[in-house]
Amino acid sequence: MARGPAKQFDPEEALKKAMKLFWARGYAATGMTELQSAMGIGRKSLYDTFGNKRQLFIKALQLYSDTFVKQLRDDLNKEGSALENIRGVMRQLESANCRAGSFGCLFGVSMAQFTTEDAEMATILRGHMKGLEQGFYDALKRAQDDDEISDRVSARDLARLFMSTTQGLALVGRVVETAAIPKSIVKAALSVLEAA
Amino acid sequence: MARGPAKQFDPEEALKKAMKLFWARGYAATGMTELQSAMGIGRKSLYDTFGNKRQLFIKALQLYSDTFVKQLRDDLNKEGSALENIRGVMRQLESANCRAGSFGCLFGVSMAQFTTEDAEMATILRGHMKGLEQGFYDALKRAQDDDEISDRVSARDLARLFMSTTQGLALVGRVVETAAIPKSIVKAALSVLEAA
DNA sequence: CCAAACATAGACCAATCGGTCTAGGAATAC
DNA sequence: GTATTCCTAGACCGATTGGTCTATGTTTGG
Repeated sequence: MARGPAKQFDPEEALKKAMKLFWARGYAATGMTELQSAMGIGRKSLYDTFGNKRQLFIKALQLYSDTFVKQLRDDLNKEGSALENIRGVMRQLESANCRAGSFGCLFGVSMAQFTTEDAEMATILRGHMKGLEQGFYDALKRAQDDDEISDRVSARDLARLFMSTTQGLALVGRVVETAAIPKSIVKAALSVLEAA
Repeated sequence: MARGPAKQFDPEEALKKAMKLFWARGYAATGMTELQSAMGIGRKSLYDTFGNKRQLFIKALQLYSDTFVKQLRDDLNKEGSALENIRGVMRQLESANCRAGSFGCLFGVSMAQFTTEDAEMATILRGHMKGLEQGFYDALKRAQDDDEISDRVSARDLARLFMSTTQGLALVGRVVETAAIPKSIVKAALSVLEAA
């Protein structure tokens, strides 16, 4: 059996390029021709490697989710003060979302384009949200156990608020022109954790 | 000058139908043919009355923003306890966004599809956000003046958090399958207002 | 009553969509 | 060396896109 030459492109690199385009433009508004030239590969290679547009998009979502959630959880679970970790993550999110040309969160963008009717997509999106929520929950729980924050409000509720704020912030950041608004949002969200 | 017969359809009614379709599917994914049949009018009438797809969308956005922001501000500015008004609005938002088949907020959906690069669209979206923020701000300020809530956190910051939460909630609600998550989010957001 | 001005339905258009397929180059197995 | 297998480039496909235009009323002014 003769095996032909190896792929001339790095699939993961190409997927990353596709992800960025989807991120900026959304699913429906991104054309295959556009994707192809951004990825720098041939049409056939694209379909052979990634299936079709939808599957390509799903793979891009998964790549994004994996890297993003992993990063978030690592940051939140760093040793030291859990509360400080949460603060750090939110500040980082704030600055990421008020840079001009910020695209927000690919998942936010995606949630806006699919609904529960699309069962497969909804499952993926829910999984991501669950991942974010859990990341925040673990850190919040630890902060409560260490008496850094009050347990007046349940860690679960707080985790969901932070998850939602993540999405809201990303959305608002796509459109807003000043850094003041993301700053305010993060400041107010962090104030929930203050005081006992 | 002979004036022809009157329109056989109500433009505002047709616009409302278009709005709902955009809301559910997003801008790029909604086709003119689809819009036409949903609006129940002829192709020529559509273009004569609304210009083109983009203008139709902008008019739909404006209709949505006007009704939604007005409703919100009315609810928030009702006489009586400002704090209770805020609570009421958030609870209403919560139940609206955990109904199955919830489409979230048209503006959230729109923010996800356009960015600052599209200056005209960004201006419209910003205007809506500003409207929401101001509605919350007025109520929060009044609640602070009446000593219903602490002024430890500035009313401006809180207003922006609530505005963002509105968007996040709507987005999450599009995808989520249980009422528990929207409930948590609202509960945690309202907890910011508790205690002095 | 007739012509001008409005409306309607839907045929039609070029361009683009997502997706397929063919032609041919390059590396491997024998 | 030759056959086989993988790759890439890009021509090509029917369907659909946003948008226009024609044919045909229908109401109104003079």
